[in-house]
Amino acid sequence: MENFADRTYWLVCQVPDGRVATYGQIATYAGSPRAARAVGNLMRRSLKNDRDIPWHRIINARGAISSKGDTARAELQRRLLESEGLVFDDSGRCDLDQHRWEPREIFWHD
DNA sequence: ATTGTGACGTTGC
DNA sequence: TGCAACGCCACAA
Repeated sequence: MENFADRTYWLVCQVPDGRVATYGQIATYAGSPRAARAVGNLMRRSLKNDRDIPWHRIINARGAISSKGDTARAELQRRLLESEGLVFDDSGRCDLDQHRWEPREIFWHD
């Protein structure tokens, strides 16, 4: 838990089935409100690093899936989310107000 | 150790 | 709705 990356991975693992969180949310809770893009990078790398984290539950602030250039993964992400019960509208967005995950009791206690 | 660059975003105009 | 600027992290050189 000493660096941003570890906190990010830990937070992502706290997101349960059927819920989603935004890059900005994770960045904020990890201690860097402006590091949303860095979270995106970590998610990408998490696949390559064989991390056991629900990377697919992290989407952008609009409730849509961001997969710059990687359509295959975008479709996989959407399938995974739909298999967990999420519904995407015609514009490829889901209802964040209804599915957004909110941490309840998170204490860092160093 | 220092610097430069890119990235699955977010915000404001 | 669309676009540009911004800022932060990780990695490569």
